[in-house]
Amino acid sequence: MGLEYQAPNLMAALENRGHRATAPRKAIARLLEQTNEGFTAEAINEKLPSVGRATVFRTIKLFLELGVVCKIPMMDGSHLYGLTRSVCLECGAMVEFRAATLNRPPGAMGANSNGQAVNHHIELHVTCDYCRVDWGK
Amino acid sequence: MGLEYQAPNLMAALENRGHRATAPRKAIARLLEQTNEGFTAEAINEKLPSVGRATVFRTIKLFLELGVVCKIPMMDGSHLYGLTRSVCLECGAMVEFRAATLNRPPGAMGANSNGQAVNHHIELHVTCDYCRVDWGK
DNA sequence: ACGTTAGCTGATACGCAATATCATCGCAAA
DNA sequence: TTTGCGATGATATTGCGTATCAGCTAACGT
Repeated sequence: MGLEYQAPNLMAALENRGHRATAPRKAIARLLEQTNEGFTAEAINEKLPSVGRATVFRTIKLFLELGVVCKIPMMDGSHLYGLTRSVCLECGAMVEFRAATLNRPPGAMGANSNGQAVNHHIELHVTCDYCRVDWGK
Repeated sequence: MGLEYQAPNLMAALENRGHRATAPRKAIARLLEQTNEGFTAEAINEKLPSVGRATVFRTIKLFLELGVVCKIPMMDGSHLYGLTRSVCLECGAMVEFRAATLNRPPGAMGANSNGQAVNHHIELHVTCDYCRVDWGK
């Protein structure tokens, strides 16, 4: 039994709230939806040269407010943006987590992955009750 | 059954590795150990005016390398430093998490806390196998 | 105790991510 | 077509963290 996420339609969410469907927004939405990956704002900017830097941040912020995109703070101070998933804060890799895995002692994590069993450490960072974030659903 | 953490002795770890026990380092170590809280570098700098800005960052980095302090990336791009614990990425509050809690559906989280039962969302961010971080223990 | 030296410190400058500002552009309604 | 407001892109600015460097000091040998 894992944690299920429903991938949202970015442009639909945008238009449903009365926002305009412009070319830059479509390009960013397509990029985020087509790839099973999180992007930094700079990566989006590089992949979409026709879209201005400020517009990248504005569009991302809009998607965040609409709750269809999530923002992941990374170790180097930058952020990763993408459809809601579990993300490694260190390397940005998307990792699927199942509740059963979290019930085991930390050492059991390595056995599930294709990496070696190393002496590693797991940290859980969550958005707590007080913040009342309603990003995803 | 919860996740247990052993709070490390910062200065001891430092000296055991041949680093010097200077006044600025002692002050920062005392601050981190005495308070059940994470600090931003700026907060440490404000609470310890006698310690220079660069030294705050250098000392934190040293503690990180020694594995006695952990670094939490926050939503605004800054970082929180403290002894290893579970931290809300949004407000920085220290939250104790138990494995049993993670096994329940997301909605069950609110019932355990002293906040109201709100429609909230939980994200799990972890350092994954590939990174092989050996911060804590 | 004292001098030597490698490690440490603080002041400053710098790089980079993200935001703010503002004139211009363009979609949508009348 | 005209009008109005949302959206865009260029630029300037903020703020966290790092790099540099001359001066200081804790730790060690004599």
